Amino acid sequence: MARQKVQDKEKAILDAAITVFAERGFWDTPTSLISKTAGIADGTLFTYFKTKDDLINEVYLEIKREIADLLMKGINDYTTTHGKMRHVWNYYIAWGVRNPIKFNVITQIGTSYPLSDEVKVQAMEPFAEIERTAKASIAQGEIQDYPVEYLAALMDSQSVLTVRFISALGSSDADLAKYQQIGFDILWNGVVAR
Amino acid sequence: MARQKVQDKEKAILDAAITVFAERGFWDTPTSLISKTAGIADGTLFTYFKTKDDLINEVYLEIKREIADLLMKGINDYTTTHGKMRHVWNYYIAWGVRNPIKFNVITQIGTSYPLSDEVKVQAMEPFAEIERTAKASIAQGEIQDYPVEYLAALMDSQSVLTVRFISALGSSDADLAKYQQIGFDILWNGVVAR
Amino acid sequence: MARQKVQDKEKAILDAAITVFAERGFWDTPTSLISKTAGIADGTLFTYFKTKDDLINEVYLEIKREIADLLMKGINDYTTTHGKMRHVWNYYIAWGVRNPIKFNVITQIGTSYPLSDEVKVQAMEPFAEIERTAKASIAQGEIQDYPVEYLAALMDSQSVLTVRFISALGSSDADLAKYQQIGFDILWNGVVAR
Amino acid sequence: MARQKVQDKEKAILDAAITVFAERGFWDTPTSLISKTAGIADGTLFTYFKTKDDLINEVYLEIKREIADLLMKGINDYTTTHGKMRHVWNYYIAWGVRNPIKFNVITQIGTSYPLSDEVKVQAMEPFAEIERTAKASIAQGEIQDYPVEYLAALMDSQSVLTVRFISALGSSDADLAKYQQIGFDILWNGVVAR
DNA sequence: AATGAATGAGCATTCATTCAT
DNA sequence: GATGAATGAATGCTCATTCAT
Repeated sequence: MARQKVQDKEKAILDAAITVFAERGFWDTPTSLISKTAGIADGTLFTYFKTKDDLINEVYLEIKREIADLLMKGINDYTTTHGKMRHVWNYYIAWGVRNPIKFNVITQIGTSYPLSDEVKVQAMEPFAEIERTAKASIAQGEIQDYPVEYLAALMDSQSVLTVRFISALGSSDADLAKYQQIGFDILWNGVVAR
Repeated sequence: MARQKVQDKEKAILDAAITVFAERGFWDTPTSLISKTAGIADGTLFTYFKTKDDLINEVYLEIKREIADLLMKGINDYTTTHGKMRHVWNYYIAWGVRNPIKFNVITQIGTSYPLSDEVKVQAMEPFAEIERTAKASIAQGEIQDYPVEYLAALMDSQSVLTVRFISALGSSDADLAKYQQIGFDILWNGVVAR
Repeated sequence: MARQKVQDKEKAILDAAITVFAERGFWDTPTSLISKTAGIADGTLFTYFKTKDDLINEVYLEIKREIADLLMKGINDYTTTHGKMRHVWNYYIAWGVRNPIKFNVITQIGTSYPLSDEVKVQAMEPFAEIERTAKASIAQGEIQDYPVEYLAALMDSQSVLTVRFISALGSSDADLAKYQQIGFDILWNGVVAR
Repeated sequence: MARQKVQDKEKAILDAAITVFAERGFWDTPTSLISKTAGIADGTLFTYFKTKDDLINEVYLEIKREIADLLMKGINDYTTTHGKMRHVWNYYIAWGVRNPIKFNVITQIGTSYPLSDEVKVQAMEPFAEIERTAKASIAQGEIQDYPVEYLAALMDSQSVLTVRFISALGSSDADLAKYQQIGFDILWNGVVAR
C-alpha cells in the first residue's frame, strides 16, 4: 500500500489557504505560497485540489459548514422565533469576532469571487431552518410580512457589519456583548409587527 | 485647450476602467484592456496614473464623489431627520439600481481591495453631514442613543443589500419603490426611539 | 506462474502505450495515462521500464519485431528476387493498412524520436535477409547496380508512403490491392535492369 | 512613435527556432530557449507569435516558401516534363543537403506536428505547377496513368529519403551528384510509360 | 512486487511597467 | 505627451520519477 491521501494534509492545505487568504486576499495569493505555508511541495496541492478554483470553493464551503454546525446546534432549545433568532445572531457574531481570519475569508470570497452555483446552493442549505422559522413567524403575524429572502439577506448583511464593527473596536468582550445587543435590537425592532 | 484634452483623457481612462472592472472584476483586468477601451496606448495610461493601484483608488474616489454630490444636493430641502435620511436613502438606492456598473465597482473595490487609508478617509468626508444629522437627532431623543458610526455603517450596508436585492429581481420601477419603502421602514423602526 | 504474470504486465504496458501513443502522439502522452490504460499503478510502470525513454524504445522494437516475424515467415517460399520482394512488399503494405495504430506509432517514433543507436541496430537486423536477396540479384545483373542500403531505404520509404495513401483513401480492399500493385510496379520498374 | 515591431526581430526568432528545433526537436524545446537564442526576453517572443503553436506553424510555412521560391524559379526554362521534373528534383535534393537544419525541421514538423489545415493548404499551393506538369504528361501518355497525388507523394518521400541518405554519407559533392542521378533515374524509370 | 502520494523542476503565457522613438 | 515594443518576474499547473508503505 502506498501512502494514502491523508485527511490531515487536506486540512493543512485548507488551513494554510485560509491563513494566507486572510493576510493578502486570495486574488493576490499564489498557490505556491499556500503550499509553502502548508509545508508541502508545490505539486502536492494539486493532488488534493485539482485547481486553485476548486480550492477556493472548498475553503468557502468548509467555513460555511463550520458556521452552520455551530449555529444549528442549540437552535431547537428555543421555542420562540425571537429566541431562535437571537441564538443564531449571538453565536454568529461571537464566532465572527473570535475567528476574524475565517470570517474575513468567507466574506471576501462571498463578495468577490465567482463561486460555482453548486457551491452556492450547498452553502445555503444548512440555513434553511432559519428561513422556515422566519416564515412561520410571519404567518403568525409576529414579524411583518416582508419577503423572507429580503429578511435573510438583511440579517446576513447586518451581522457581517456588526462583526466588522466590533473587530475594528478591538474585539473586547464588552464590545462584543454591547453590539450583539444593539445590533439585534435594531434588527428585531425593525421587523417586528406592532 | 490642451488642458481640456488632458482632462478628457483622464476621464476616458477612468470610464474605461469602470466599464471593464464591472465586466470582469478588477483583479482580472489587465491595464492593457483599460487602455484599449479608453482608446489610448498602453503606456499612456501610466502618464495619468502612476500605477494600477493608483488608478483603482482613483476610480473608487471618483464614484464616491459622484454619489456624495448626488446625495448631498437636495438634503437641505428637508428639515426633519426622518426627511433627510429618507432623501439620502431613496436617492442612493435609486442611483445604485440605475447605475449598476458603477455600483458594482465600488462595492467590489470596497470589499476586496486594500485601499489606501488616505482614500478611505477622503471617501468618507462628504458623508459627514449625514452623521451630523444623526447626532443631532440622537441628542433630541428622536432616534436611540446608539453610536453614530455604527448607525452609519448600518445604513450603508443595508442600502447596498437593498440595491443588490432589487437588481436581482430585475430592477423594475415597482420593485424599486417597494424595497425603498420596506428597507427604509425597517431601518427607521429599528433605530427610532419609542 | 508468477513469471507469466510479470510478462503479461509488461505486455499490457506495451499495448497500452501503443494505444495511447497512436491516439495522442507520444510527446503528449503522460506515463500516468499509460499506466491507467494498462490497469496498473503509476509507479508500477517503472518497475518494468526504467524510464519513459526505455519504454518508447521498447515499443518501437516490439512492433519492428512483429513486422519482421510476419515478413520473414513465408519469404523462402519464393525463389526469385521478384517473388521475394513482392511478398515482402505486399505483406508489409497489408499489415500497415490493417494495423494503422501500430503503423502510426512506429513511423512517428522513427521520424521524431531520438532512438538509441542500439535499438536502431536491433531494429534493422531482422531485415538482413532482404538485403542479402537484393545483393544477390544485383550480382546476377537482374536489378541495377545501386547501393543496397539506398534500395532498402527506398523500399521502406515507399511502403510507408503507400500505406498512408491507402489509409487516407479509406483502406478499402480494392484500394489496398490497387496500390499494392501500382507501388510495386513503380518500385520494380525503377530498379530493374533492362 | 514607439519602437516598431522589427522584421529583423521576427526573423531572428524564426531563425533561432529553426536552429534549436533542429538540435533538440521542437517537442523538447522550451520557448525560453528560443528567446534566449534569439537574444530577446522571454516575453518578447509572444509579441511576435501569439503562441508556441503559431510559431511552429510559421516556421514551417517560412521554410516551405523558401523551398517553393527556389524550385519554381527556373522551372519554366524547361519545356519537357522530364526536364522540369529533373530541375525540381535536383534543386530540392541540393537544397536539402546544403540546408540540413531547415530540412530536418520541416520534415520533423511535417510528420509529427498537427499543423493547422490552413497552413497545410498554404504550404501546398506553390507546388501546384508541378502537379499540372505531371497531369499533362500523363495525358500525353508520356508517364503512366497513375493517380497524380500518389506520384506527388512518391516524389516527395523519395526526395526526403535521398537527402537523408546523402547527408548520412557526409554530404560530399560527389555523393550529392551521384544520388541525384540514381534517385531520379529510379523515379523516372518507375513511372515512365514504355 | 505493487501502490499511489509526494516531489519539484519545468513550461507557456501574462502583465505592470519602462523607455526609446 | 503619446506610443507600443520590450522586459522578465510571476503564476497555475504538469509530469517523470521516487519511495514509504
